[in-house]
Amino acid sequence: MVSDKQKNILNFINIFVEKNGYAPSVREICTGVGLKSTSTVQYHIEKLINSGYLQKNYKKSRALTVNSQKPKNKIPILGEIAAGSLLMAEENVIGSVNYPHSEETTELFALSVSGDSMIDEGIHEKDLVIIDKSLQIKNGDIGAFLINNTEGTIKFLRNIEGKNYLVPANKNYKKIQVNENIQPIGKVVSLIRDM
Amino acid sequence: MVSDKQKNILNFINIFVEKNGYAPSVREICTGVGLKSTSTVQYHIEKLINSGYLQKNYKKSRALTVNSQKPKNKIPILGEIAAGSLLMAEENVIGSVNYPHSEETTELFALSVSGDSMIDEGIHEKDLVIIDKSLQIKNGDIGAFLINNTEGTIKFLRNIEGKNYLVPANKNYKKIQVNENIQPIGKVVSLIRDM
DNA sequence: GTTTTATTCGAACAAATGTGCTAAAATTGG
DNA sequence: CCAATTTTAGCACATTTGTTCGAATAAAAC
Repeated sequence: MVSDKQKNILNFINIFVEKNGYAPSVREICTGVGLKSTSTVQYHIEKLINSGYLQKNYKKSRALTVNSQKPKNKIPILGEIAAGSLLMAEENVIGSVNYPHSEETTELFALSVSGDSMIDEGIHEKDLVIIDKSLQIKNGDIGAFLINNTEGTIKFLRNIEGKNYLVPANKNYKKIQVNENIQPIGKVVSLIRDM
Repeated sequence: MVSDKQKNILNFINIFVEKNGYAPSVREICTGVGLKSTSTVQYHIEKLINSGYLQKNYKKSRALTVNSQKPKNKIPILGEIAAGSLLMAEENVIGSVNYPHSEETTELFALSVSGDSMIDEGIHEKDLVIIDKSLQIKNGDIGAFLINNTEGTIKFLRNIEGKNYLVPANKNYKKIQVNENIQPIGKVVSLIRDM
């Protein structure tokens, strides 16, 4: 869809913006990528815009903006146990945390840990766990689960003799067999603790 | 140093950039802040530059850049136990991690945890701890210490009967009395674990 | 080989934009 | 009130910059 020259130009713009804080002019792109005509650059820019890589503002100088593939780091923090369900509804979002991730995985959110059922795994109350809703929880993983559509919890998922259990990391708690009242939310991929 | 109008202009530029992805022209600032002369804006811009709030590129359009007060999130990760000392020398930096912090505290760095001496506190091997060198380690805090100028370690600092000890969170290890071979690096302020 | 498409160039134009200058108005300090 | 300083305005000018048009060249398709 986009030729090498166009990728070249896009790359040049990206580097230029990174370095200077503002976009290059058409003529700066010219010399930057080794073209002699402004209209040639114009031609490629239009292609890049049609392909969705760039945006432009008619007749305004240096008004190019790159549709960033950059990771957006802000992900929402949901209430520790959102009533009803852990939907990412506005009213359940209690904050946001910076966490690096690529754009493909927009299925991340953070959950504040309540209780000490995972204490032996070093997951404490008030810790923030990052959950990827797009990742399936496999045997041995730590995952976030929703019980009875009301209670959110973090547990190991373990397959014992063909049956799935939510297994806490705390001897004072018992494992729970997975049933229809337990639905997986996503895999816990990271943990953040502020002290 | 800067007048209200100048703050007004700076603010307008910030919002404009945030919204459009590129800086406003002098005339756009004019109408944006309610001034009728470009030279007036020019006048204020120069003030802002002299005060260090802005940067400009001579004769280039929309080439204003705001000297961002925004937090920079990248902080260096040092090797788990950097030989010699935990100086933030280039050669010791093995990566970087995104971590939100304000610009005042540039004394942050991350350290990969080795060993299990803090396992009972839920600090595991391979965890990343964020250390603030500007924060003094007080009694009861978890801090990073440098032993014999060679070994870095994470421990509780506890004052017992008037003497300071590095106290591990693991029964298999003994506490160490603080002596001249132990120097504090900084307070552990956060923990990040990727799974 | 011929046609089609993609790419490049050159030049000229109009608009956008930064700049410089002078002077008036507003504000401040005494 | 007067002087000094700050702020604002208006206008003209030179450059920068985006845009347009036509044509030449290169590459790809047939």
